[in-house]
Amino acid sequence: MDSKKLVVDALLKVLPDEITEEQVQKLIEKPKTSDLGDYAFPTFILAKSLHKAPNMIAEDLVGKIDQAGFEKVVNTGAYINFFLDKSSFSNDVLHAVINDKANYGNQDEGKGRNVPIDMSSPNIAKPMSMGHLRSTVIGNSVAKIEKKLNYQPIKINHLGDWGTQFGKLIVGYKMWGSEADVEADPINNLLKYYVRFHKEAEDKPELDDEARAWFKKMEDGDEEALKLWAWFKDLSLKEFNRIYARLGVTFDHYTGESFYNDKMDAIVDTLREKGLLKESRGAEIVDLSDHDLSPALIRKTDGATLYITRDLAAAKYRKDTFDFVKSLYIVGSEQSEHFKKLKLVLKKMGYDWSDDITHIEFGLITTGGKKLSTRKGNVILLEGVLQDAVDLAKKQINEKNPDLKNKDDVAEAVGVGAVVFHDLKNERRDSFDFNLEEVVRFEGETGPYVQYTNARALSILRKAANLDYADADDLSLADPEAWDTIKLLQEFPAVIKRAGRIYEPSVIAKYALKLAKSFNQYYAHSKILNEDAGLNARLALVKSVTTVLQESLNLLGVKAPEEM
RNA sequence: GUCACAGUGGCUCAGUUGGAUAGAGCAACGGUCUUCUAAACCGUAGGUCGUGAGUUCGAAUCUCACCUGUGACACCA
Repeated sequence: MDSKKLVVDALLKVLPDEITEEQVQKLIEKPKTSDLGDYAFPTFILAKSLHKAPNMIAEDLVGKIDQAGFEKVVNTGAYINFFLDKSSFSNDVLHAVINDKANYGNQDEGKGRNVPIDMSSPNIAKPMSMGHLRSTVIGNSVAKIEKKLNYQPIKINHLGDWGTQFGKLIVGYKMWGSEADVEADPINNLLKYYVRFHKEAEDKPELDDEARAWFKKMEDGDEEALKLWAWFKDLSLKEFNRIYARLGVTFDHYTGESFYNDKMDAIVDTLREKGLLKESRGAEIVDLSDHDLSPALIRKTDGATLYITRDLAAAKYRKDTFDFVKSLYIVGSEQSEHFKKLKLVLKKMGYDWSDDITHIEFGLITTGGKKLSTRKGNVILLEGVLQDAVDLAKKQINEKNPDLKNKDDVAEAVGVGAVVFHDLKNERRDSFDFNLEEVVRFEGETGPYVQYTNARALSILRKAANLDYADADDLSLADPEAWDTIKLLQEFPAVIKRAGRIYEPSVIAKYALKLAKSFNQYYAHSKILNEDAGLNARLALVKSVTTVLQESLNLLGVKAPEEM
């Protein structure tokens, strides 16, 4: 079913010998619109060697090309345009999707090998903000894409459950908090202490010293400090899990930073043995000036560890435990230097697998052009956004489809889907300013648009439930109205590959929008349930579109309600 | 200051490996529900692709310089 090969072969027969198959492969392009054919070959590069104008060359070659197997081959100016045979092409594509179902587009690139994915990683005792949404949904989608390529993703929630921040929290709690307040509304009250701490520490720097001291106690195993810490953590996880459930995200491990607490000495020892550790200004560092980077701080002046120390331990642990082929980190791009350092230090330690680590970075969400900061108290709470979106979806359902069953479930799927899709539809590196109206929009290039397209298509299939189009031998569909949709269906496997190669869920989101739009155009102009010779093929097309739309949404972590 | 990333219609963004008149969505204006869900479809209007050079038959795409924005730059993560 390799239609491009058909074109390449036809060209090779008539092109001068010095042009290789590889060159032809590279030169062939897909025209922007179907009226210029399905493949095109530009003849400019032949002009010099043949001493002829490109459009003359194109005209010449068209005369020589064997047109068998094509609908037609023509030239437009300097281009040779190939039009595929719609009947056989559609027959092949539709059979492939109907047979493979949700497995359509699966690949075996990963051969079942392990790929740990460091994702979500919210900080204990802080509410989940829109910022955490990004790491969570990108990670979730990347994991699904990896799985489709037959890697074995291992989703790790690298909780921010260790560090000086807990010293601050303990200080704040002891000064202004009470057990009753925390139990009543854990995250919000803990957040209050944290924000107040930062405010007061501006005038009273001794508070920072106190906080550092408490964290040092945690590292030294102090009972009171650890008891408070465990309590904060437990309460936080309960709230996080409620949100993860709404997003449909699960994890294989919740090994946060604290998990590596007892693995830190080994890493520091190794660094020392390899002569990488140096003392500088009272702290222990790995010098990276040979790479124009500031040093990696391994131990603070007071002996406590830092972010990178824990990440070194985590990287090593993951290699030892999972024997990964690649190890992914879904973390904001503001930390790109951290990962550069992390990989470098591992490399200096002699670990070649440092090269298999990839930082999958994403852009910042800002509000009013400013970075979200828990410390300063300007956060956009994820749960609030989800609820706003779901409420709006419910309102729309009541207006547009008041008789719908299980309205609440559908509203949840549509509202949450809109938020998740919005986050994934643009390149992950792009930063965007938060705008509620835009995030919960249901029209145009949105998640609900894709969901709605799928729901309408399913509605047609319900009306044709008594027909066995799926078993029909002939699924050829020469209808030009359906052509773009059929070609898009055929592209799906290549889309998966590309999304996987560059770790970009947006590639799939964009594809889903394109497919939905193309199908909506077809739907608006053609009557599908007509009793004529093309009925089986049309129904197979509708069925294939629902299969691929649903799988696309699934890969993005968005639900596909059957009715809405 | 150094490094990284970005700059495409009023707004938000597409644009594999350079290719045919730069595409969508929102917002604006106009049209389409007695027929498979109008969260849809069709049309109109709107762009010197940050600026200036260079490479090329051909540049939004590659190179260089500059401008603007954002982020990172040792005891936070």
